[in-house]
Amino acid sequence: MNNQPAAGPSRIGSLPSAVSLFCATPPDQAVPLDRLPGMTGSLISVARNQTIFHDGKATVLFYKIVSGVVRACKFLNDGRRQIDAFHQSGDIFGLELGGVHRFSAEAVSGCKVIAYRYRVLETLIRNNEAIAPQLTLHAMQRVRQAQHHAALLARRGAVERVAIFLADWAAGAPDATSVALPMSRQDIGDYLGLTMEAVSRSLTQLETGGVIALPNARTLHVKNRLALGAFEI
Amino acid sequence: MNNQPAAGPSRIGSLPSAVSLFCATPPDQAVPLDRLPGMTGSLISVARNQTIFHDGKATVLFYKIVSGVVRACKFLNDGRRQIDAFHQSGDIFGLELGGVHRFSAEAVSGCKVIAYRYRVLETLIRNNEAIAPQLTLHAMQRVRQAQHHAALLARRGAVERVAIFLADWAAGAPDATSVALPMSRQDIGDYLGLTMEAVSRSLTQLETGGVIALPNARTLHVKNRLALGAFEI
DNA sequence: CGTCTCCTTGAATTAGATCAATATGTGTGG
DNA sequence: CCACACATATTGATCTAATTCAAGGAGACG
Repeated sequence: MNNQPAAGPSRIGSLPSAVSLFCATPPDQAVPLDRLPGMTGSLISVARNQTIFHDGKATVLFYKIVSGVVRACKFLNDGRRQIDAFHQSGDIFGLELGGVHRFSAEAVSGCKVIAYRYRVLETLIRNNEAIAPQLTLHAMQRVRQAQHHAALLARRGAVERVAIFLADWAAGAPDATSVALPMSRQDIGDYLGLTMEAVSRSLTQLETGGVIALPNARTLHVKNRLALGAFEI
Repeated sequence: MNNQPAAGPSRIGSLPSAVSLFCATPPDQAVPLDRLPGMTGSLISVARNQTIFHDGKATVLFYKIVSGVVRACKFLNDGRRQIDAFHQSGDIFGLELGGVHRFSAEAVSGCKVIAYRYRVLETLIRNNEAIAPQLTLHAMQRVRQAQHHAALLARRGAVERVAIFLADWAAGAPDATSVALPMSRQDIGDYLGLTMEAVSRSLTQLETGGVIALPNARTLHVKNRLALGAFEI
């Protein structure tokens, strides 16, 4: 989905410019960061629950997911864990401002990721490649996602939160009716600001209501897309 | 604070590039968007509670605050209001992806804002001015703010939320000990995902605990900065 | 088959919401 | 300047939803 070839010459100057960022139709035809000349990275396999980088560490590498799911999380001083986002195939993560990571990145499932050096990106920018518009696009998309997350957490009931999470997750899956849930109930809870018990109860409630089915704990069937989406923001 | 002159020639090509975005020290020396040649806007006065633009409307103008406070908010179908951010002097707001505003902007207090046309920005980008790095910076800063907001809302008690909000707000004020609170308790509640009663009770609790003083409802004195900051993320 | 991890369900507790009353403050007109 | 009305804030009492604590169930894997 993220891999459509950039129609046209690989010459950067002729890319769709950042102008289109602010127009009605977002530029899906933007060349992904890793398709730019000079932008090469190394493929890395990451085992389930392995940490890719730690909160607070200097930003040397950023990543693009080839397969698997990664959680961006933060540990509060009292031990609570806060999950900021689940990243999927095609997503870039670890690209942050100010030289220091503000989240830990951990593999939810076994993952393959490509690691890129910040220095290469900096060189590209310095050489005036038209990469900045794509960085802006990337950042603005993350703004939207973070705002969505904040809106999800404010003044919504447990069932509502879980329903919105499931709808969002299903929307990002290839087969929207049968969806894998690679993350644990605890993960979902830490993302939604709920205990895993509350997540479990909400799932049961949605299942009882005929909105979803859970053939097993990690597989979701969306039975009533409309009812699920009704919770949406 | 946002108005230090760009040391050096006004020629754009010699600006600190986006490279520095990803370095340890964020580029405070970046030229503000409105200092770029060709980037002129019109000064507008906005009365208290007046709407500057509505959620869902096409993006024609974006704004920079000269004075006053603006809230970015959203109304849910059930009437609940969600405040995404309070913007202050120097902040840019209304610059969004995809041609449509995703929040309403309303004046919390009487405001003066400068309105800029999206079209001017697009022209600047098309003419290859080095504006893209600044857009990226702007967007990445908003990412951080939105992530902070989400973290604030997840699994934190009412007092904790209010304390973090106050600490954040005081940090952005010129005199950090005596701070004006231009927004209502309801505004704070809609930002923190709490009822205004819960906000009021939390404030009382913080005052009783000697952490803050409230000489009147809209004035905050930070008595114990450390205790207030202890709630911080 | 047993063990381990993850998930679900139950019962008790608590924090915040809701409903309701009172208080503070601000501006207006007498 | 005072009295009144209106908006905003605080406080109180009850109720509800989610947490916490605790037990039992379902798979995965050696």
